[in-house]
Amino acid sequence: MADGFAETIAHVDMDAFFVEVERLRRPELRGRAVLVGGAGPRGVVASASYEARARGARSAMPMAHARRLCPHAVVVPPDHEEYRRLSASVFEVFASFSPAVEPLSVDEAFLDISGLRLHHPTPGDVAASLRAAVRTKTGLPASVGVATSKFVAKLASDAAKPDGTLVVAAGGETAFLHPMGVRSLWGVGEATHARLEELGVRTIGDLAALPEGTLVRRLGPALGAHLAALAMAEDPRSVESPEAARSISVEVTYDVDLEDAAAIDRELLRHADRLAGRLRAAGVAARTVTLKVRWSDFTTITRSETVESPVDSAHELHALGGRLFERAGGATRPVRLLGLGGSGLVDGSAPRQLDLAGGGRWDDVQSAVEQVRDRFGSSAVGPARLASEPRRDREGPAGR
DNA sequence: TCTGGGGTCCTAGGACCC
DNA sequence: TCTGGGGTCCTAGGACCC
Repeated sequence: MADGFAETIAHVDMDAFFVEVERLRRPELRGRAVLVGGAGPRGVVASASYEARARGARSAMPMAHARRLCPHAVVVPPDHEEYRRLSASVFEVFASFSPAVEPLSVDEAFLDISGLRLHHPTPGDVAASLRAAVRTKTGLPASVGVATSKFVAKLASDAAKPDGTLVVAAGGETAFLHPMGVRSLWGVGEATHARLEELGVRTIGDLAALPEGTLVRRLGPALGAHLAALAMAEDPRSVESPEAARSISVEVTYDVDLEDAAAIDRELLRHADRLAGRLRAAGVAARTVTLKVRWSDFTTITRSETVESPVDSAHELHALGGRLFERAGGATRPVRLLGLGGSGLVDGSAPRQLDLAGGGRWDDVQSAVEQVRDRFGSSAVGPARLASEPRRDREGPAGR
């Protein structure tokens, strides 16, 4: 092709992002095994350095297990605010390369690089420039995969890690995919992997050889058809700009299970207060409120309620949360986790019905609270009942 | 080894309406 | 009369991703 290249989708993935951000401000962590994650008794690994991965540590692994594998690792509590700050810099670099950037998380994105055909001789050249620009601006390493479709580009960046580039040439997709294990496909987790194994499917090539009907019967219409297409390297999805969030939620796992009703209610109030703040910050209100409870035996349930008039105040969210908790059985068993979320999000500035039971002016109270927080910080004002009570979740200087 | 927190999407059943 | 089909909304649970 005289005027450029056919591989027009890049997937950029930061290498061990949280760990590398910590190394920017703590250079002594370079070359060492580092585990970023919760340091409490129920913490898990959010990001492991490659030195730690070499000893078997992985993200999502219980921290206690990872520490046993790497006794000399430095454990660092996560600082999400700092990660968001660096993420913004990284995305500024992406935006300087392409107008079409689709974020997947704080540390990865798809870029449509078709417009760069005229300025770069090869997709590999684009990828190299991208990685160099990210490194120059932020000091952070990234890996880049380039291909004709999104999911091949994503698998390519994975294969390129760490700090590398991989271009899968047009026409070479199935040769690249078919030897790989099915588990590397997007949408194949533990449960689907087990089902596929029962069908004798181990590699993506095995999957491609299976009739689509078999997959649909076994995995359902959506997943079955999706995986059948991916196995043949068919993925027509284009790079899209991000849509508005569909749900917003907060949840906390307690170091020690909550047992008494008063403590649980206080935590529900804290959740309601945080959730209200985030809904307001996003300029939305929720039609559906969902309570999540994980009991001490790890069984997890949800109870939800859809209301006529969308809610975004701590007062209303707390009242709903309390009702839902009663519906879940109340304080009869120790509680390991409490979560509260809003979905069915609508424009928060849209006119809403007043709560005639007397809560109608809570909107005004909430607005005043937020103004104070804007000026004096988030801990400046809050529900009185939270002021003097001890916090039940983890404390620490580097907490979120 | 005893399992975080923030999300997305899918499935399935029941209510309700035409 | 004991029997419909489809669409939409709600609820609950689960798989999956980073």
